Amino acid sequence: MALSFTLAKKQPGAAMTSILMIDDDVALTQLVAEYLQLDGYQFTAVHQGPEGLELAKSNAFQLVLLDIMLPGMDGLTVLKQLRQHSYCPVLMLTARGDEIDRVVGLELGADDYLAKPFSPRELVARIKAILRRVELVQQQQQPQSSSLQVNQLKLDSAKRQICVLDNPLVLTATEYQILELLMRHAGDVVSKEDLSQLALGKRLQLYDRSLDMHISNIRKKIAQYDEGEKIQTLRGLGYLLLQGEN
Amino acid sequence: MALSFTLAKKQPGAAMTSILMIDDDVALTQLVAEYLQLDGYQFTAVHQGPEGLELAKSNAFQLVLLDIMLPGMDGLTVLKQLRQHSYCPVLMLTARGDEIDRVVGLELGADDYLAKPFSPRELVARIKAILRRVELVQQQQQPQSSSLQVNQLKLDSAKRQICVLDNPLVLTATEYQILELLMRHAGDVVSKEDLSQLALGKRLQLYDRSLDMHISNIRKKIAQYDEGEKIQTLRGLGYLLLQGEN
DNA sequence: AGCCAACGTAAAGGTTGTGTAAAGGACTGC
DNA sequence: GCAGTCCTTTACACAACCTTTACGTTGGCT
Repeated sequence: MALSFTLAKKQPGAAMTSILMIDDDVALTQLVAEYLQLDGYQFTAVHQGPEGLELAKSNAFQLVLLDIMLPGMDGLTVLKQLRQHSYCPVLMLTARGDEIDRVVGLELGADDYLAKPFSPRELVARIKAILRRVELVQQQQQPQSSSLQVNQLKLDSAKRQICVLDNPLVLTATEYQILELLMRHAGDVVSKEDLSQLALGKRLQLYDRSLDMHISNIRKKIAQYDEGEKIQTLRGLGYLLLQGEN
Repeated sequence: MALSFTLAKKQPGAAMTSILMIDDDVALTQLVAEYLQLDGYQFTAVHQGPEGLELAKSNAFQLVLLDIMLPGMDGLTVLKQLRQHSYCPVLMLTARGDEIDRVVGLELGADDYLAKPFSPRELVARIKAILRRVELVQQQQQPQSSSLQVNQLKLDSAKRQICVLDNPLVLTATEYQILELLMRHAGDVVSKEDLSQLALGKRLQLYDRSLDMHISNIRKKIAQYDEGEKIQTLRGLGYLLLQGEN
């Protein structure tokens, strides 16, 4: 098979992103291999649970694609054991609409879930979403400038305090995290999915209005001091703190 | 400098497009073989469902023509099983006017549907339409330049924003997608069918004016800032954003 | 010219996502 | 236990959005 045709992607100086796939369907792994390599990913596939677990534990991969139906060792077992050692992101693959596996998988710490059959396009989109979020998290863990100003908002992360026109806001821990995220990405849209995972620590479910409530409460608190400073809503996309051009 | 990129549209020197036909009507497959080979396609025909399924799963073909009435294994079954493994485009062939099969087939993930008897000309047209769209999709999932300028329009896909003469447009998600597509193919006609499938996520139906409305609304929003920047209509073909030659 | 299909678009209709008050839980410290 | 704080869920209203309808216009065709 001719597939040693790797596009030179950008990734400025960074090591190539490596993805491990654990799936007994050899034909499928070959297909995925082609697509991901086209997209500039380093790709490895194994077809046995235990073997995959060992590789995944090595932390040599930035992402693991894990089939739930595996001969020998069940995918959920692999995930559970992997989580003893590593926080490497895992995207679960499973037979169509298997809601139970989905729930269990996410509880065990899978980062996302994709039902077979999937289109390569969708797979790539999910992978990118996960990697982007991981990058956001790592960014967060970096030592960040402890103070930051966006328009009338002033962040002092040492004091864990945000001021509006020099009036300190009384925020709960969650509200603070959300607003800090928005401030650190002022000018960019932050998706509700990302906000939920990073600030609330859980995936956004359908009909989950919790995040909306937090945003609503934050808005109210900000409006106490400044009517002009608004968190913008981008319907279907997320929220955005507009970066003024003063 | 005008970065007038036109990606390799045709197949100049590219690997030949392979088409697989699964149909028990031997005479018909021979007829189709002649036409498609004349048109420069690599053509293979098999007359049994299971055999065809195996070949299709190999992902060696860019398109599968699948008869619904098959001895041994029903065409819909073949499609369903194929979809467990592959997203290879499938054009269903079926007895005249069988609306039920058509609906089921499209739901199972067929890409198009053609009623027997068909003219070779129509078959080739459908095949080309599917292949062209697949190419568009693949292009879409390639890493794309995040910023792009067409005449007075400036695209910033990181911010998901399009500006006219530096005035940011307030676009809905759908409008943004349509305009981005047009911009990325500036100078080329983009068919309504393609726009509908890629931006609206559904096939264009007869009397469906939804896309027209989106175009109309986009035009209005652009015209707020620049009367000269126009989306051209090519009656019966699609829409086009003219690439200026500055 | 006259026909007809394709297109433009205003307005109406239907759907979906969001804003927010209020109630319900979960947790903590006393 | 109980009050207090915080997060989440529920419920309803509303706004934004997408689609459909309806009618007018255009452009290719005979």
